[in-house]
Amino acid sequence: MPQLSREDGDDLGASDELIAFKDEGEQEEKRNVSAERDLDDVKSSLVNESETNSSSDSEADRRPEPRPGVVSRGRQSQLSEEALRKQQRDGGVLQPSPYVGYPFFMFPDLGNLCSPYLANGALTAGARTYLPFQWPLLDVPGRASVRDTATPSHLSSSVPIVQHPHVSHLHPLLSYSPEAFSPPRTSPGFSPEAVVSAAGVSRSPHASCYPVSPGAMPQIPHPLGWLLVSSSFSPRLVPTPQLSVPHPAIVRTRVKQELHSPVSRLCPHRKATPETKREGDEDKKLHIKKPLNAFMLYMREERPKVVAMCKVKESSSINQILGQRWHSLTKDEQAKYYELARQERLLHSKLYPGWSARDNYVKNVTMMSLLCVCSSVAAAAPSDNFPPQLKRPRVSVGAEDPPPASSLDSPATPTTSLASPAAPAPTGHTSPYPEQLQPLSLTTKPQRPPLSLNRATITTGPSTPSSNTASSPPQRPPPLRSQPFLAPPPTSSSSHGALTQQLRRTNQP
DNA sequence: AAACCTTTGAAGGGA
DNA sequence: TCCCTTCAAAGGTTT
Repeated sequence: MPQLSREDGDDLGASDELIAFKDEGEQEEKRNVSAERDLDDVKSSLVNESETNSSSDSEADRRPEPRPGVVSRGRQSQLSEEALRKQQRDGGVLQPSPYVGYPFFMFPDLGNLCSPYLANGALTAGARTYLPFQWPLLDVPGRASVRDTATPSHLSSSVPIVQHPHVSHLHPLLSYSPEAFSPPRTSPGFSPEAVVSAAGVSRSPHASCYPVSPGAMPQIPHPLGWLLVSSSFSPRLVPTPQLSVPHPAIVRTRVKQELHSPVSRLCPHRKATPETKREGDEDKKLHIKKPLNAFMLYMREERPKVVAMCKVKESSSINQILGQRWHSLTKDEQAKYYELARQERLLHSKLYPGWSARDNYVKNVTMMSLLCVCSSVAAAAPSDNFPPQLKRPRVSVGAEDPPPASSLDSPATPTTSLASPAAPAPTGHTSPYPEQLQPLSLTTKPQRPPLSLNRATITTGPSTPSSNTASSPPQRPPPLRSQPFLAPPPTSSSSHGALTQQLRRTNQP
């Protein structure tokens, strides 16, 4: 099995290197250009199809698809270099990002003062950010770093900052970091043309290294480029693709490695220099987190009090107490947090018009789709193509046994997700937003038994015995208005969504 | 080192 | 419409 034989067994699939990702100017062997474009075509088509399959219709509507269709893809390899560049300029890497510049939310009237939004809340074309995460990487004159131009010089600090009635609660929102999101207008010497000239090539060597809005994803090399550019993945090049498709277990392992690596094979041309490490840090900042809901805002405010009162630091225990206290709140008290959460969502939607909570794991969905494609091919391949130890793959990614390759054909049950790891927030900064954006990570959610011991040890009230069977999920009792610290019946995390929705219908605050 | 645990609410997708 | 899944925060615990 030549495709699985690696000199360094640890670097599985490493030989499927990404020559196509090299700068075109560095292409020394002319004879490879055509082949690489073919590979790009295959890769692009696969990415496109994957994106199409994994993206919702609403997302497709929301994010115009600038890529040429499948029909034109086959002709791309025949386009001249100039035509390719033009194509990329028109709808490629430089497609405006939906991420909006940070400073705008600081002003009292988003609609009148320097607002990048149209009346309907849409972002004006001129206010859209041209991949701000590219800036520190591009040698644009007058822009030494993101930090230098994060705050517009013409927007002095004397401009009044929003004074929210619950400033303390909205403090997280006021901490949207300018380091990660900078408006294009803040850079005097900046223009899209400058980016084009600075990038020099149709595909910026760095642009692909950063998470971008899904609308721009089709223009960047796919995170699974190391897989898709596999020299034999294209049936045009090798008539027996099943012989070179990595095993699903290998794919999963590689996906995890890629997502955890600050300098990963997503950008194979990048060396592990301090600069690229810095870029990796900036990469982590570009993960837009979900706005906090009412309970999260409540937890953030009440956690220190509970910790001080109960002398317990374990968050799982604290959260149980907070959950009970949450239900003990009056509707008016809860309404305060619901209103705060509503404003958080509103502000978040204005800051990131194109953002969707789905974006935080859509990359994983995409990869799972690709994994399914690979698994389909792998399943069709003779089992002898895999080494004995991989015939029944076991991956340390999750606690569950990975399903057989054939079962991976169904993309409806992805077992992994993109989640932000529970890294502690930097001291003194409580914002969940860009300044402490966590790196993307591939996590699994294996079902584990609840910590009944913890629940028993922390609850001060009588526990409600109930059976947690799959056939009859426990009914959450009505809010314990006058029974603080009364332990609710155990609920599994998988069913809490249904329970909360049921509660929402009956007990909407 | 990284995932897990634990809570509620919001959002999105599938049936 | 309903149900299910995921992710937000937090930090100790577990793997």
